[in-house]
Amino acid sequence: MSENGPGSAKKSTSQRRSATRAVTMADVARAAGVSTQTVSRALRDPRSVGPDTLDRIETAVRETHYVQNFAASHLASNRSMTVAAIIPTISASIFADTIQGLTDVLLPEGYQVFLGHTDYTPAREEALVRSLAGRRPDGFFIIGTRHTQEATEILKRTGMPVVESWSWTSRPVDLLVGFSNHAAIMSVVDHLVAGGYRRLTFAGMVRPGDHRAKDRLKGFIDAHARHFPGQATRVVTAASGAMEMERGVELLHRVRETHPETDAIVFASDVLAAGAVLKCGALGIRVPDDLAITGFGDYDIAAHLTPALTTVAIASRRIGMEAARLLLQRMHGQAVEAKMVDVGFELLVRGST
Amino acid sequence: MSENGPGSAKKSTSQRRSATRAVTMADVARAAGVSTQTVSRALRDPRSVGPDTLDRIETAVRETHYVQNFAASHLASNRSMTVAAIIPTISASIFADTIQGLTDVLLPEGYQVFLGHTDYTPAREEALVRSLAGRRPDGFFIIGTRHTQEATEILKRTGMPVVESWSWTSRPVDLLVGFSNHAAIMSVVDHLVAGGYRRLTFAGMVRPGDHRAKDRLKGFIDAHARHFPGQATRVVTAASGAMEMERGVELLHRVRETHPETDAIVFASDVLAAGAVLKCGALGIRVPDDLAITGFGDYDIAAHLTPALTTVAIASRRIGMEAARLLLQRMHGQAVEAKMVDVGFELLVRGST
DNA sequence: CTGTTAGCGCCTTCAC
DNA sequence: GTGAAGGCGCTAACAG
Repeated sequence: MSENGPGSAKKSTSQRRSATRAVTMADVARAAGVSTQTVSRALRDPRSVGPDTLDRIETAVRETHYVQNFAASHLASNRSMTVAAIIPTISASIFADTIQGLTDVLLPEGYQVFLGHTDYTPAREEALVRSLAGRRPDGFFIIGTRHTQEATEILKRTGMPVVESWSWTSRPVDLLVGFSNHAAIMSVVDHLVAGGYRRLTFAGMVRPGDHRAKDRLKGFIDAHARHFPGQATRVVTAASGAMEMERGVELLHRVRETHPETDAIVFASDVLAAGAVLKCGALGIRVPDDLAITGFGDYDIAAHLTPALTTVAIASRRIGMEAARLLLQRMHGQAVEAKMVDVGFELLVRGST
Repeated sequence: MSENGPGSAKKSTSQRRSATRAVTMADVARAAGVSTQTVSRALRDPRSVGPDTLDRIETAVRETHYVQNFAASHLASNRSMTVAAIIPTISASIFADTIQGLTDVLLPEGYQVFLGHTDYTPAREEALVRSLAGRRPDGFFIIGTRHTQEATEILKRTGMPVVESWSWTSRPVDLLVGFSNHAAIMSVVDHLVAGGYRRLTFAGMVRPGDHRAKDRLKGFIDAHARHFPGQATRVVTAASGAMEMERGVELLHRVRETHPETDAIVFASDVLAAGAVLKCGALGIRVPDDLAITGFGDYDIAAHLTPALTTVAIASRRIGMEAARLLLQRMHGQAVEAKMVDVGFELLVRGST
């Protein structure tokens, strides 16, 4: 963006334009001896122009090193060929798989992805939605189904397809690809109770803006109340800090201090559970004999621990792919197969219970 | 501007425009009783207009639910306020931290990030570069320093700031934030040799397009040759498959079959090393007595294994943040502090060696 | 199959 | 501090 002109720096038409004025479609058209319209057509659909014309245009593009300006294209056609994606966090997160799935499907179709993260902060999510809406994406992908009123308002008003995900609700903004975190944890509790465990404790990170975590906690509380009516619920949570194995170790210690009678810990994430299982190994606590442990997410590590971790598998990558498919259908003006897709979950019973 | 009445259902000028014609700056200007110019100024720098004017404009923005169109802004100003980021893969990768660092710095500055992944395929990288260049980002971030000639050509020609990363080279396209993978592995080998290990084997995934992995392998070979001149180098690699712990388990088995005399395995990634350490635990192989193991990356799990994993820590997140800072300096027209930033690495000696 | 015309919504320049 | 004019690069409509 340097304002000094490398080379001779033409004064150009009138506007500031940076140093070496960029090659435009008009340059290509001139070089090929056709109109810009024909170049435009050739670029979007090569078969829509004559073979020899196409040939001259392709040569001209190569010689001029022309790179199409999508901003102008966007403005003129009212289609940006972009999708905005908003996730809580990128680092070491299972959402990375979802984004991978999303881009795996969208990039080959010519769409590009704007990515932003909220750090589980509703205000930041709203700011992101507002900001990304200014890019006029053709579609919106977002983790979660709870947003600020203003964010929801913006999402609805734009009229573009919106996919919410990783949760379940009967009233999505538009489209939904998710599953019930509540039901998933209930299935874990059912499994533990069926296995003879009676003194269960929930342990997890429950950040204020993380409604998935809240749903899991609520799933535990509800299942516990059903199996052990009247009995107090054991819950240990952390509200801050990074989602790391160290948190799992800390939670393990807190459970053993606060609820020493615990015979099974239901962790809200495999990361935490893995930290706990590894720590148990180091401390000589026998899993599952002394203490059963369950996780959530079926991360890579779950199957490799000793004992292997009982957990709930979520089709993280598939969520992204399904979301992309729904968006594509809408963006192509087709009717969507279903407005709501439940990818479900799968309880994987392994050695830790 | 549009000459049609904004209130009544417009037959619109002529262009297709979707159903509910979007609110434009002209609508806001009309509502506030000022020119679009003033609205434009107020939006970019609130202090550049009178206090009462600002007030009327802000009210008008709120009432009309105006959302600025950045595509138009981009076209008129020749600044897109976007940065393009290209990484090999998003899933379960350490690059996620880098992207997090990048966006952590860029989003608050008003920049938005386009993300694409290449799956370690040069051709896909080139296609992505070409495609993203069409968005006219104000900056480019890319993992790696080796690209196809055409990709390099495009990156250079655009004239925008480009940060390459996660490797080291004396001749970057533009800017560089990285470290020497070669030197990092050499330090691992030096450490092992100093610890008395004599029969080292390298094990890793070395995909055709992954030059970081190749640098690590070369680092091993060079260090090995220095310490054990004339002696054959032991190397076991996998060229395909996902980077998962299971690969580490497989590599462990192959090392034990192919080079049973091995007393230390140098893994190219903590993911692989973790799989191997966990498997050793299950098989009763004592680490480090029977077999020493090292990793790369200092992933969360490294410190939690038993024994804890000796590895090389890379400031993954910091790479993203430094890159963002350099890009910002360039995009703001300032001189960069340094064109090349070596974030280094740190050998973390733990129980596995 | 190809060209002409008229903007898309905003910002830069230059007046006042 | 504010406004008027014109154009950024491309594409939707319509011819022909």
